[in-house]
Amino acid sequence: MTVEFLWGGRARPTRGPKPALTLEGIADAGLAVADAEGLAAVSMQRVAADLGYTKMSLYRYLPGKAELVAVMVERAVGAPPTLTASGWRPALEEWSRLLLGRYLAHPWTIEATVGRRPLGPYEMGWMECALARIAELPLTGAERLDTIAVLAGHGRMLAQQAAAMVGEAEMSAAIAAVLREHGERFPQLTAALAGAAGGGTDQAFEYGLARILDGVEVLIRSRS
Amino acid sequence: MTVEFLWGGRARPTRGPKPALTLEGIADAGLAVADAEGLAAVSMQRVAADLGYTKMSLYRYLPGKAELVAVMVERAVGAPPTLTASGWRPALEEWSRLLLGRYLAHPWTIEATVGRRPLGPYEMGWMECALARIAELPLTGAERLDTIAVLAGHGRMLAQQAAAMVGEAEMSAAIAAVLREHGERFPQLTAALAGAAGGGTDQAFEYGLARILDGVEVLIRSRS
DNA sequence: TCCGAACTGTGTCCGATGGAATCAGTTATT
DNA sequence: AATAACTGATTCCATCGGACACAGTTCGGA
Repeated sequence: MTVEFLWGGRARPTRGPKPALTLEGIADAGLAVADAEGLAAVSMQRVAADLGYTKMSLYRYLPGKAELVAVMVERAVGAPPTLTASGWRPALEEWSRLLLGRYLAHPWTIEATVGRRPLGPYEMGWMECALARIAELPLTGAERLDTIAVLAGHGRMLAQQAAAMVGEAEMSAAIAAVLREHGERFPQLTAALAGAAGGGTDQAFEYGLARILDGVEVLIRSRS
Repeated sequence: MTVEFLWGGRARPTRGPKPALTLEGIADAGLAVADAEGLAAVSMQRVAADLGYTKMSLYRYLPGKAELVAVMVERAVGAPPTLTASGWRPALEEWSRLLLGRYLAHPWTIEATVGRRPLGPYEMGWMECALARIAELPLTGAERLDTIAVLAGHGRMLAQQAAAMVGEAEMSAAIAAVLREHGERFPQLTAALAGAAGGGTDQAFEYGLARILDGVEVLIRSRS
């Protein structure tokens, strides 16, 4: 399946004609399509056509479309970073912001990673590098995992939110249009939106990040 | 588009034959298919066949598949609850747990709600009922919105996680299988998983919920 | 009372999708 | 040189969402 494909080393066979394509080249072509026109525009035909080959040629390098998307995701999230901040909290903040940056650079990764799927080496590497910075905290293994899961989920949610509305203005516009007609049914929502003068995605992200890490800090202090 | 369809009242015409189907019946048929076999199994043909009609009949009630899914989502999340807990924190906890319950009851709603899409009346009702319980807190409108967004995102993430791995055991098994071969590359992950004796989805959810609300509490206390 | 307008569900057709099977041509090993 | 392995292309298929025209049904206005 996909998991062996992501993790297993693909041995280059020696006989036969030289392959004209590479797995990385195919994935990059698909990645370019997804970046430019969204994940829905990524089809075997489209990717092959962009490379100047026929659709079925790709199946010499990939078992199916699921594997193509999996490799695209791996290349989109990219190699895990080296965190420069010192201290667990600045490190987690840096990690979260970098992860959000990757999501924002390739918004389609979010819809490509819903549902059950195997994790690739890069994705595990991201987890690893975050866990390394909180290993010494007085938290259990499950708590450490859950902490970075909450942070990753927060980043995902904001990236999705940012991708869904081109700059919060559209969101306000769409919601405001509905509220203009049915506003009386949602007084609290109307009031909250009226007081929210378009802070933007960054502000929403930083707010949630600060709340989560404040909560972690409360837990840590209660144990020391 | 979809937004008028979700919000606009559909006037029942008086002339012509009596409609044999209803929008709600169609949506419920699709919902049953999605619950049983996943969102991918929901096609116009499939839903129509389950109802004993042909595919094109559905287009008399729905402009397209996007609207079908939107109505399915609305019926899946259901009417917003009446929160019984008193105090802003217990109320938000109750709200989050109820939302998680809806997600877990219909896991496909998560993949059905990625990307840009209009919110339905029920979804806005959920936001409204949570906002009503934190209206009196010393938070700005944007902060109130961001707070429930973080909570909703946390619930979404955990529901997705729970759906992707049938009970955390599969997750541990899948990851453990990979780690058995490449474990030396991920020492922190290995250690954290070894110490995580399968707490389960509930425990992970409660952990994140407590951290987020602790963080909100810190902010509130700093302002009073 | 009748006739036309509005509405119903159905059948046919289309382009695009992911993928299986097959085929002719190319290349390294024996 | 011969063989086995591999390449990319061609053809074919089921399924998808949806456009369109069609025959049958029902109500409102004359």
